[in-house]
Amino acid sequence: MGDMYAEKRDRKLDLAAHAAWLYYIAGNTQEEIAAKLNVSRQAAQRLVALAVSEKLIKFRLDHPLSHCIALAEALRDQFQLAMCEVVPDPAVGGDLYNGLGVCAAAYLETYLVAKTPSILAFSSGRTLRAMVDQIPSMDQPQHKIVSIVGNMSHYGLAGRHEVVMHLSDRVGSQTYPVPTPAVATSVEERDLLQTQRSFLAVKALAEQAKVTFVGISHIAWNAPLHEDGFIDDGELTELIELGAVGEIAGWAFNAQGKLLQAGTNSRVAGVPLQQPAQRLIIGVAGGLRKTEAIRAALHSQLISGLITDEAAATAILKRG
Amino acid sequence: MGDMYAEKRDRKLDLAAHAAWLYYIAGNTQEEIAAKLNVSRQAAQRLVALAVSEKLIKFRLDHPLSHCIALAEALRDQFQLAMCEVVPDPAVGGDLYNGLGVCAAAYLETYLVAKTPSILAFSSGRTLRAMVDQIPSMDQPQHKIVSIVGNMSHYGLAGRHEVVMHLSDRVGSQTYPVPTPAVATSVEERDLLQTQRSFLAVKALAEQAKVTFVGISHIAWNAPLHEDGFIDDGELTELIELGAVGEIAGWAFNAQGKLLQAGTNSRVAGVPLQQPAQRLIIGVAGGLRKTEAIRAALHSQLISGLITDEAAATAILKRG
DNA sequence: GGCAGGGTTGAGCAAAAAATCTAACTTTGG
DNA sequence: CCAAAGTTAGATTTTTTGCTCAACCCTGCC
Repeated sequence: MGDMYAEKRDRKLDLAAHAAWLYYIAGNTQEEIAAKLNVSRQAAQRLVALAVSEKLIKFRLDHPLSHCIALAEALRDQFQLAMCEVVPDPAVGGDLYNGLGVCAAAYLETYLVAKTPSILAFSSGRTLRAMVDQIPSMDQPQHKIVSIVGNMSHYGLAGRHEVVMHLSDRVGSQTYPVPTPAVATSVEERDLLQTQRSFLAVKALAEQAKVTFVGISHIAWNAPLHEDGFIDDGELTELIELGAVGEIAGWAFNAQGKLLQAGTNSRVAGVPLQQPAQRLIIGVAGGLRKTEAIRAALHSQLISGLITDEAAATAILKRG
Repeated sequence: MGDMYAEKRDRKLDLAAHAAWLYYIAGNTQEEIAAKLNVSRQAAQRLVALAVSEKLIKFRLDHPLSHCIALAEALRDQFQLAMCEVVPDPAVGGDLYNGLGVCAAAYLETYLVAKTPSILAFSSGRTLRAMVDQIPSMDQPQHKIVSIVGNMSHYGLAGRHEVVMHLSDRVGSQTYPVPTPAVATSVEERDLLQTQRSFLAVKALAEQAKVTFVGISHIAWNAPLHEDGFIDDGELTELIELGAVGEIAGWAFNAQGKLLQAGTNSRVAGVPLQQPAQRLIIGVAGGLRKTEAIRAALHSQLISGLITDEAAATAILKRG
């Protein structure tokens, strides 16, 4: 008689399957199901719930982005992000920056099109530049666009991947650039720059920004910070020796995501980063090379949002 | 610029896919989805609905009975049945009557276990007998069990597949058999039998029955009606010539399901069938041989419920 | 046979989702 | 360039769903 129970349970599962069929496939309401299977309404409810919990009914998302969505949600959960988007890997030979740029631009646009004035802050870099390049012309003078990072190299050149001026060209908002080197030559110079009235104004604005978009770079001999001349060979060597794996807006951090207290960090001329991030700071970065840097930034909550690509997302999740 | 629209639509579908993922796979509420995708709550609702209507999200029922459930619902829709159940094909060498019997018994039991007195009516036959054999003993004297068909052959023998007495043995209800031949030898005899007080009582009860279970047989040289001696060779020949394809409770009908006005039908000694059925009349029958008969009965609404097997259900639906 | 405990059931209620209605916007034809 | 029609987004109402709680029933145990 032991299988009396098993049989009863099977009967119930059959009924649950039927209820789930009617609910999800035939689109009946629970009341209709109750009538058809003649049980009470809440019995029908329980049957549907049972079918779901017993995995009798399976949901399958049939969409090219389904994998990316799953990755994004996994990242969001794991690192308690306010937002996360994962773009698909580019077609072979395709441009990664393009995909990230389109996605980040779509997100940025939701802020730009709003009629209520917002303060939007940005660091610089190739990825953010790709984002700005995707923004169509529009007339939104009500916003304030703020840079959180100096954009001149040691040699006084404007950085190649300037962001805020290009963005303001397109949207016509007021712009607050930081006309200083990213990294000052000395602590004294940095202190001097940071007492300038214009810098203080920018800093105050940046600290009220509704959203801040930042690039995330890795630190190595092919690091953008070095390639673009913001730091020299010696400074880079020092950062590497201090254990830096990544950098956001010029601020270097180690594998744990902890901001270094030495090296160029004592001379960065931009708006300081808060750790953990107190407001919406969206990191935009992708590519396997940056995996370590992104992971570190996520772990230590330097960023509270992330737009990345499938490859990096997969790699980040693989080792948590 | 023609693909502006396509692109916009794609963006929306991506978002819909994301919303559907969050809703069905991650189990978020629409409000949570709205927050995560930052759209309004009802926009999230629309996105989920869009994903469903665009078939981005697929539901798959992973259960042995899923095919049967789909068949049952298709039959129910097509013939406006009050209920329909389809049992799986038996394993090779398995017994069809057993599967049908178990399923029909489970359904009948829901009536038997009720505490409020019901009138339940039955025809006879091998399939219904298999059903009754599955009913466990119980004590439910409040019900009335009524036969709608005479159960003696021409020769005075009790039919082999007697139903109501066996059922009443098990459930202890009051029983109202029809102690006459299924088919009288003449119209006069039929008329005489039908004026008996006992028959009139049975008829009155049967017409109030909460549910009536009937078998459905085919008409051919291996027809049960003939094999069991209820009609003789000549009568069978006549029925076949009149176009009979099936029979319910002794009443023969043609391929359109129309009850014949001639042949043995003028001498059937049971309770008349109403066409279309005015109350819940559940046909219990399966097997490919009976396909034609079941289809006819469904078409002309001789029955308002059906319990059948996968093979017959598939065959019936194939030609509507 | 009675009683304790686990598990089910159904009613009512709160939350969620769908439908309906309204306003704004976009596109198209004049 | 304007106006009208159609479309879309948001507010409100209605329906549906999920959940809690008390009652119940069945089972197993004494």
